Amino acid sequence: MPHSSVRSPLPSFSARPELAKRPRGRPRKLPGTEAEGNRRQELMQVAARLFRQRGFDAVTTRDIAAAAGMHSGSPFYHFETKGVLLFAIIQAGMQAAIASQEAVVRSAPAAPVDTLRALVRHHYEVLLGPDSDFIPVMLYEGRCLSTQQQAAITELRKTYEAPWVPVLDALAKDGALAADPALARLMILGALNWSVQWFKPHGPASLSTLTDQALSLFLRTP
Amino acid sequence: MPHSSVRSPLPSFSARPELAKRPRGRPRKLPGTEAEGNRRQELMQVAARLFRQRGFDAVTTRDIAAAAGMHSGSPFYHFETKGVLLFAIIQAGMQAAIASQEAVVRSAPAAPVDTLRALVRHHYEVLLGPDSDFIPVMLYEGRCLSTQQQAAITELRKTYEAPWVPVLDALAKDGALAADPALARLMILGALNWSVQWFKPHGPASLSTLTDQALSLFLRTP
DNA sequence: CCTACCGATCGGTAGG
DNA sequence: CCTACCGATCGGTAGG
Repeated sequence: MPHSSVRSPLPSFSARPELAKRPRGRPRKLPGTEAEGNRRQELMQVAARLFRQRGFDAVTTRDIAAAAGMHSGSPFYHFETKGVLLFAIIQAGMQAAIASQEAVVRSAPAAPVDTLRALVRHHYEVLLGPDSDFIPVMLYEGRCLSTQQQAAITELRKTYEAPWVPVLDALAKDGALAADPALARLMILGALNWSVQWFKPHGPASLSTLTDQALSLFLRTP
Repeated sequence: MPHSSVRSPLPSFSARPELAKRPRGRPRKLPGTEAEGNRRQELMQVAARLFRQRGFDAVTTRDIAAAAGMHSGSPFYHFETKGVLLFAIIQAGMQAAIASQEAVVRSAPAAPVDTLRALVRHHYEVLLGPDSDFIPVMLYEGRCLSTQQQAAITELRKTYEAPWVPVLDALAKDGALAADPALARLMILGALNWSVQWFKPHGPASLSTLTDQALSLFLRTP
């Protein structure tokens, strides 16, 4: 499945009706199919780590191949270009973050303060949690994407930030947030996003501490 | 003066005692000296703008030469390597920012709130003001420096941030700042530094507005 | 996914 | 600061 535009790790047979009609006789496991999905994920993960550490332009496709245990030309079997690999990483990162944020918001208490706390905590998780390199790559390497790719990511970012808007509006109305909600959103997300630059996983501050401190810095709660 | 480690745009004759002793007979203007200082500054400015826009690795020395109206090999007459040029930009940016911040703090009212306001306003100026690309380059391209260069810049950053420490400590003691001062400093500077990512000079918000909004977001003033 | 390879580009240099 | 150039590297490809 080289260069497939299908997002799923497994090929979608329903896209080929004549095959979908054939309930048996099809090999249970197409040769290489599972492995290809795994290798694709693996490439995205090792590439994301390298991109985060050194920057997109400073990482060569040979670096990525070596880190994945492949030879130099092999990444191009899975991704047409280096830029497509970057886009796949960022897109997958945003889609996963949107989904997990949705789940977090759904299960959070209804009070705006609690929702904001859940959003901040989740955002820290996505930025600083173990094996979460995709969003930092988006934040700091997104400009290496083409204009059209950037436009697509901008849409995903809007979706991601959408739940923050009503929460901050409500807090501003309550008097708990003492700034224009739109500017406050940019400033708060900036404060959080910047943590990528200085946070050390084995340092003194936990993600819970960061969340508590951020909330008490930004909000006035009685 | 190719590749001189002297920071001043004019060569320091006092470093060559036998020349310093010769009050006349020395040509008023060494051939090319002034022009060299100007060209060096010019290179730093056009390079900084390009580095900020596209990132260090994505800008070629040919791009820089062309933007400065030179031919491809000429930047190397002024800077040994591309990396040295980046370092010169970041170092000069930090030194200038430290100096101007010092002046701002000295002339600010003594109350901690007012000092913080002056620091925030100055920081926005340095990040978003016209022709100030050097600090954004430090923030977002600093990792392209060598380890030793990074260590030197880290020292300058400590010097830059030093005036923030007692101010935030005092505000925390007053109850105007409701978070650990060290974490608050990282979060506040993060909120400001992130503005580089979204601020539009001709947009609705002025630097004064940003400063006011930031202060009222972070502080509880009676 | 490997092998062997290409064309383009890039940082940097020698000599003037 | 220009001219002419080099060696290395890099993204990407053809064919298997």
